[in-house]
Amino acid sequence: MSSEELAAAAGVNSAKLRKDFSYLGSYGTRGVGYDVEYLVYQISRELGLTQDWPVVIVGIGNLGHALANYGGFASRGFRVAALLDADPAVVGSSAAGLPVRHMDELEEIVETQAVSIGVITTPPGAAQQVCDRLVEAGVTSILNFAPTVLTVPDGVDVRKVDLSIELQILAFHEQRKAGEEPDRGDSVLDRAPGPVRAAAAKLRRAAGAATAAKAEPAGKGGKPPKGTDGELSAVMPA
Amino acid sequence: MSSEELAAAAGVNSAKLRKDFSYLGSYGTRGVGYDVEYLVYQISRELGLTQDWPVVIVGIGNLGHALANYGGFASRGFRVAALLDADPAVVGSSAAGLPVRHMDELEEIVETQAVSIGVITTPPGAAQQVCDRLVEAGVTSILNFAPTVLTVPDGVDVRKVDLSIELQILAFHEQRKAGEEPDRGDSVLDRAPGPVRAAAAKLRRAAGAATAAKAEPAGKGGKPPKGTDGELSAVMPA
DNA sequence: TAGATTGTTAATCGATTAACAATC
DNA sequence: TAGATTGTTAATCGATTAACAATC
Repeated sequence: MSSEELAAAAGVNSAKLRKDFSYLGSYGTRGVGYDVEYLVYQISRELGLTQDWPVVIVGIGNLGHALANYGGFASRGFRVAALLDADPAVVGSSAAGLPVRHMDELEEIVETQAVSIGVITTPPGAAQQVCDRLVEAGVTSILNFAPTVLTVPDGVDVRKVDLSIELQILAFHEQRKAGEEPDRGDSVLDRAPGPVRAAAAKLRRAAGAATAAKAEPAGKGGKPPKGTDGELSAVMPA
Repeated sequence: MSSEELAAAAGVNSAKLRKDFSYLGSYGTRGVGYDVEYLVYQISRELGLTQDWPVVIVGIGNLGHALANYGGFASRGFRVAALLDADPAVVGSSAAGLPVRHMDELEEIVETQAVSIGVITTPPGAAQQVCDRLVEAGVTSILNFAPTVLTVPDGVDVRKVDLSIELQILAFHEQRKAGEEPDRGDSVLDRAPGPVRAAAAKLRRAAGAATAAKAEPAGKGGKPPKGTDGELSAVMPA
C-alpha cells in the first residue's frame, strides 16, 4: 500500500506519514509501497505492544472491576498479574475470573512475576500510600485513576487518568454549538487570523445543522482581543 | 499574581501564558498582575465549567457504576440526570444513590431535563444502537467508553475513551528504560537533531537512576535512520 | 513620577509539507 | 527501460518566545 493510500485512510499528509515512518526505520519499498502487515508489526514492536506486560491492579471497586474485565488490555499485551485490595471483605472474591488477593501479597507478586506497571483504582485517600508501596516493591510505572496527584521518586513514571476531561471537552463544544448562529454566512471569524479561522471552521463542521441560538450572557469586564471572539483554539482540541 | 509567577507554577513560558490569556480577553492589570480568583472564574466560564450539564449514563455495569460515583463529574458541573440500562435485572437497582431506569424512559428524560450529553458504557455490541437512540432523542454530544467506533450524523460530537492508551504510553517508556545504559555519558542521541535530543533528555529525566539494562533483541530488517535511534518523539508524548 | 507588569509585535524556532533524487 | 513510490532535503507554515510600548 502506498503512503498516499495510507495517508488518505488516516487523514494525514503523505509526506508526514513517510517522515514519521522513517523515524522507525526503512520499512517501505521504493516504487512499490509498504507491506501493511510488516509495518503494523514494526510499529507494534517499537511501541512495546508485542511484549507481555504483567500489571497489578490495586483497589478492586467498580473501576478496578471494570478494568480487570476490559478487553482492550489483553489485546495490547497487558496481562493482569494480580488484583489486590486492602479490604478483607473484598479479598477472596473474584473479578474477571481472577481472585482478589490481599495487599500484603504485593511484594511477592511483583518480584516473582517481574511486574513493572501498577494501576491504582483506590479511593483518593489511599492512593499515595498504595503508590509508595508499589514503588518500594519495585514497580517503576504507575497509572493513577484516583483523583489525587501522586509524588514519586526519580525514575518512576506516573500517568494520571481524569475520566472527566473528555466530558469537559464535549461540554466546551456543546457550549459553542449553542452560541452558533443558524445563519451560516460571513462571520467575524472569517476575517480572523489563521488558527482562529481554522478552529471556527472545525467548529462549524462539528455544529452541523446548528442548534437554536441560546444567548449566553457576556462575562463581566474585559473584551476579547480584536478578531478572536474569545476563541480558545490554543487550549482546546477540536 | 504576575504572569511570571503563574508561568513558573504551571511550568510554562510567561509570554505564552500571557498570549494564551489574551485569547480570552484582557483580565490582567498592567504593573500589577492577575487576580487569580477572577482569572479562574473567567477561564472556567469560557470552558463551560460554570454551567450545569445534565448527562445520562447508558449501560450500568462496573464502569457505569464507577462513573456514576466519580466525584470529578459533580465538581465540574456535570449532573447525572439518569442512569439507564436495557437489562431488566439491572433496572430498579441503584447506583450512587440514583435508581437505574429503563432505556425506554430515555426520550422523556432527555426532553424534560434538556440533556445534550450522553455517556455510553455498554458492551461494544450495544453501543451503536444506543448511540443512534441517544441521537434520535436529541443528544448532540456523546462520550463513548465502549471499544467501538461510532457513526453519527453531522452536528453530533463523539469522543472515544480508550482506557488502555495511558497504559500503552507507560509501557513504551518502560521499554525504553529497560534499554537505557546505566552509564549516563554521551550518547548518539546527544548528537541527534533537536526534537530527538529533547525527547531523549526527557526520557533520561524520567528514567532517573537507570534500571538494569535488559537487552532487547533488535527487530529483523530495516535499520533506524542516522542519528535517531528509532526515536518515536513524533508520535509519543513524554 | 519611577517601577512593574501587561498585551502585543516581531523574531525565532520547530513542525509540516512540497519537491525530488534515489531506487525498486 | 519507464513508471511508481520511497526516504529525505529544502521551503513553507505556524507556534513559541523575546522584546517592548502601553499603562497601571
